Amino acid sequence: MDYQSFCQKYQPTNQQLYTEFYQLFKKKFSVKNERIAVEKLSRIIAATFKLSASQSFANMSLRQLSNESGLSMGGLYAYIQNKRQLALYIHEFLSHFVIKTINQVTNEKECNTLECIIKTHIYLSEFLQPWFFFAFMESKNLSRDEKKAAIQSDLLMENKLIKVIKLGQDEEVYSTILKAETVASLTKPLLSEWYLKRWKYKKRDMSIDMYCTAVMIFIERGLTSPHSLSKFENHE
Amino acid sequence: MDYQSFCQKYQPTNQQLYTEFYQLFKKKFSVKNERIAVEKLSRIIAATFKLSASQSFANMSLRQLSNESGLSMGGLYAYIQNKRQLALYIHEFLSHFVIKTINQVTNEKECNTLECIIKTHIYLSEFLQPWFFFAFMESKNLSRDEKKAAIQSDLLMENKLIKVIKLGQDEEVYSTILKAETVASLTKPLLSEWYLKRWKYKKRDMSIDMYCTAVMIFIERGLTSPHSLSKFENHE
DNA sequence: TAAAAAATCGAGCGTTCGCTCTATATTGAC
DNA sequence: GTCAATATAGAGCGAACGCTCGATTTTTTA
Repeated sequence: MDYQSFCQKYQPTNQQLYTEFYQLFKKKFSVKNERIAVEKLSRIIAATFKLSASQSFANMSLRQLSNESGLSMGGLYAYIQNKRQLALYIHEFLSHFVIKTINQVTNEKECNTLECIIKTHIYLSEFLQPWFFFAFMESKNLSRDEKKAAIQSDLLMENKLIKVIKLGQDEEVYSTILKAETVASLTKPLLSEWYLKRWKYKKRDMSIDMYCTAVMIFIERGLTSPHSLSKFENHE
Repeated sequence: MDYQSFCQKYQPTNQQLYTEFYQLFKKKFSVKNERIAVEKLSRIIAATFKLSASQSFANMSLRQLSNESGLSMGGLYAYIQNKRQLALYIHEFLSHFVIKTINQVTNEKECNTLECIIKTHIYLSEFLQPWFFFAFMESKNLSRDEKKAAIQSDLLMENKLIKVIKLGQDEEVYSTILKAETVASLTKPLLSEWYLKRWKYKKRDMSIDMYCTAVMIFIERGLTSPHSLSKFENHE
């Protein structure tokens, strides 16, 4: 699996993405025409990402959002009840979408390896980069319950990691020197790194598949040279 | 080196920390009495961390800050020219303090190993956790030039990592399958993880030195079991 | 193509913001 | 204890905020 083939299977068009978004929160919107709503939602969310990436969601005013999205203040409020709700929509949809995709991918039998789970996360965070970035940065402004809901996809990912690492440990392919939970916890920031510091790797001309390979090598065999591997043999 | 011995050498008291803070920005404060200033600055910064951790710096109002710190609005403005400046002080002082300490530590000869550099960062981020957390979360609100200044300590850390990894690679202790720059880039999020998700490890009763050990094992030898190490021998 | 329904507009509301400024309190030198 | 010098208080300023609502435009229906 590489990024291109993943996209063909799982990356929705903008149209598809915001149709799904619209369907999920249909009841809350006063706009009933799907075609119109999808178009406007797409512009609202895009503007939200642009503005809150350069400042932050809190610093973004609804007048800025109105300008950037091309909707009037009133138009905006046909889609959001209030500013806070807008952030909640983003958190909730991302969690929904990630869970859906992870389940789709891991239901395919050949895709229950560590590499596959990691790639799924990194690939998802590539074409949904602004979503992931936003969710990471703004999650601390959520209430207790909201955070719990938004973190669901994170927990699913962590559990999938733990499960597959434990499997490898049982089969003695993976070392048990670290608990599977610990390895999973240390793996996750390597996944976040890609969407948090993407400009850094763009500048270095490191492609997403090169990054995935690097992460896999790093996780699986670490820094130690084969020349000095013998010292580990004594550990058991 | 463990956390306790590190603290004895390098952790300042609150008094010392804010005296250094006061000295660094002396010119900017209208308050000339050091004793008074140190006491007030300590309260202002502590209140800033408390409020912007639960909301965000942007969402924190100066009236809240006034309440939390116990100073009046006027009192507050004897120490800060404006809200933005307060954030700049924090970024700038942290960078200053981290650079100073890293240089101190790595000037000791026995302390130029990968482990030592990593531990220095994690230990620093432990007793300065709110500072690191704040700097990470709020850095994107800085202007181009301000960001450049605030990121200096980060660059120093990264360069120290690269240098020591290259050394290990030259001595064939470390593998060259990944470029030193790549390994350093992947190491950094493991350091941030500690101050970004500290509650998580607190809850698991994972001490800071256990975390350091886990990171070192993870970086140096990865996940692969000694039982299956032979497959790497073919790589060269 | 006319009427009804749906969607959008943006000036304006009350509130809160960052910040100032004068009056008051506290401090230190003699 | 007195008097400058220093530090703090908090009401009040204009600006910007989130948000509303009646007027208007666009779309759908028949």
